[in-house]
This record gives sequence, C-alpha cells and structure tokens, in this order.
Amino acid sequence: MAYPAKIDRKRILAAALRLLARRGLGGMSLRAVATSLKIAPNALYRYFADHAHLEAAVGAEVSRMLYSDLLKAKRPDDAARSIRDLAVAYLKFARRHALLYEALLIPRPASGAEAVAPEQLWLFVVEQVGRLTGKARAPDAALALWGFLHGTAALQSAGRLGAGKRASGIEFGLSAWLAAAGPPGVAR
Amino acid sequence: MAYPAKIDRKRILAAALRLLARRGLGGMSLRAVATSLKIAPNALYRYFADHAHLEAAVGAEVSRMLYSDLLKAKRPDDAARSIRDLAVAYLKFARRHALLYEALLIPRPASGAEAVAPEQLWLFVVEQVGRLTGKARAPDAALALWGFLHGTAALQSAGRLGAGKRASGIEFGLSAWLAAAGPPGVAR
DNA sequence: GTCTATATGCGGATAGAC
DNA sequence: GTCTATCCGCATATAGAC
Repeated sequence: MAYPAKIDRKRILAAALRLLARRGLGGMSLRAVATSLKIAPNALYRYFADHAHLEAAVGAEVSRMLYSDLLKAKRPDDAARSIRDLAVAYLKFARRHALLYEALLIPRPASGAEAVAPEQLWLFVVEQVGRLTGKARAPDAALALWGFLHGTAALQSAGRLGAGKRASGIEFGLSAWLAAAGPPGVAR
Repeated sequence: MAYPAKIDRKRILAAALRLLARRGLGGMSLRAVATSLKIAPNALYRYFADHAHLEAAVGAEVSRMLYSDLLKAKRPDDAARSIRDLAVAYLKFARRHALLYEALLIPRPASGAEAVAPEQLWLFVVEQVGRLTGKARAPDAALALWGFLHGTAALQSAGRLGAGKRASGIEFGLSAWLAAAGPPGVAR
C-alpha cells in the first residue's frame, strides 16, 4: 500500500552493512535485512536481482571503506613511511571490522559497476608502492604486499597468531618487503 | 537393524573429505555425509558430538595432508631452496585442493586431540625456517612467511590475481622474505 | 549402533493482489 | 513499490523403537 518508496538502494546497503558488522556474512540474509528495515523480504528484489548481487554490492562498499581508511595513511613526503602506515591501517581495519573485512573478497556477479571500487583500491596501492619501487616493479611488489597483509589479517582473525607474536611477525614481513622494494642499499 | 558397525570414524572422515573436496564446506552437511555413506543422518552423532566437531576433525585432516605435502619439499642440503620448494608446495596444494584448503583455518572446539595436527604443521615450518634464520628469529620469520603464503593462496582462490601477475608477485615476496631471512650479505 | 519419524528452524525465491 | 501468502529446500538435533 504505497507509492512513495519507503526505502532505496542506499538504505538497503546501509542496513545490510550494519547486519554484516554485527552478525557476519551468514547473518546478512534477505529476511534479516528486510526485517531490520521493517519491510517485506521480497521488496528487496526490486533493488537487487538476488542475494548474490546484494552481497557483491556490500563487498564493494567494504572496499570503499577500506580505501577511505588507507587514503588517510598516505604521506606526500616519505614513501616508505607511507607504506608502513598503510600496512598498519590495513591490519587495523581488518582487526576492528573483522566481520566486514570478510566480505572484501566476495566474488562478484560480473556487474561492471560493482567492480570499480575494488579496482580503485588496487590502483591506489599500486600507486603508493610505485613511489618506492618504480612503475615496472610496482604490480609485483603490490601483489606481494597485499598477499602478506591479507594473509596476516586472516591469520589474526582466525586466532592463529599466538599472543606475543603479533607485532613482531608483522614487523619481520614488513621490513623484508621494504628492503626489497627500496633501492638496494637503502636501509629501513 | 545392525550390531556390526557399518561405519567408523575413519570412513566418516573419508566421506566428509570427499564431499568437502567436491562441494566445499557448505556441501559437507551431516545429511550429505550420511547419504554418501548410505546411513541415517543421526547415526553420525555416535561418532561426532555435533557438526562443528566434524568440521574440526576435517580441518585437522587437511592439516595433515598439507603437512605431508610440505614434508616432501624438505631438502637436507639447501635450506633456502627448501623454503622455496615449501612455498611452491604450499601454494600448489591451495590451488589444486582449493575447497579442502578453505577448511584449514577452521576454528576448533578446543578438543586437545584435534589441535595436534595444526601444531605439528606449524612446528615443522618454524623448524625449516630456523635453518635459515636461527632459532631466535624463526617464529617471527615463519609467521611472516605463513601470512604471505596464506594471503597469496586466498587471493588466488578469490580470483584476484590477474592472469599474468601470478608467478611474478609470488617471486617478489619470496625473494624479499629470503633476503631478510638469510644472513645479511647473502644473495638470492 | 542404526533405524524411522519428527520437531523446529532457517533460507531464497515466486505468484498475484492492491 | 510493497504487500500477504506460499512453495520448496536446506539444515541441526532429538525421541524412541529394535
């Protein structure tokens, strides 16, 4: 009984994000999202083709949030320092928003619009890395860095990092990467 | 209608592994496992307290399989080469048994027996790493290596590694790690 | 030790009215 | 554009017979 829309894509996404943050991916069912918006479950189909599309959109949103956090870590002056801060920001995001982070790598249903957010995040990292390595080596170096960061985030989320090991293991990996990324002979 | 047991823990685990490999974690329901063994679903409760315990046991089994693969990569003579081969074996396992690999980091219901397999795997890696770094730095170095490997495996499984980037990104990370792990001044 | 039967709950998705 | 109602399938887990 309504023409003036009670909801829109943005509100749905916001509700889904809230649920994701509190209950995890499994708790983000269409029913739960609809309930939290006080609408009928099938009303959501006007905005998302199916559950997978909603998940993909949420994943893209998480990409944007992470990107926004990483952007703040950027430093115009010191490239190496910039990478260090970026790494810290990445791991902090994964730790503080563990349930959101899980949605970062969700496979997406090919929709062109959703693919832009992850791509933007990736390009930003490559750009930052490139300041240190030069353009040629940037993609490889960025991939290695991303792998390390994601893996560390996953291990920490799975509780596989013994209490004390946390910082020191990260430090080892990070300085190893920086040593390889910087011009030979430059310390850090 | 039966006293002579039609099944045992081992057969259940084998059936669960088969299902996990073909359908993924979500397809490894008690019903599916029971069906594949031609028994009633609730018969499984004689062997596993609940679904989580079955999952944990399967996760431990995957640990053992991976451990067995890594063991073959060990080389008595060349420590650095040993690590390289270990890394390759790790990523190959994750790629060829992607659905099994997902179960590796499953949180376990605290049962002491299940915890031994992951622990054994971890100790082996630390030991191999220690040959290169010495005992003191081994845990940190191993953690960094594991993080890198797991992250790379996850990215590759999520299809986030552009076609060509595969090998080269891994190479960058691996040599960075090796340079940091080896005594300063040793090339590789 | 395995069975049949069942309680109870979740989920995605669709049909058709207004 | 949202509704009610419903189909259909999945799941974990339990009760009680043999």
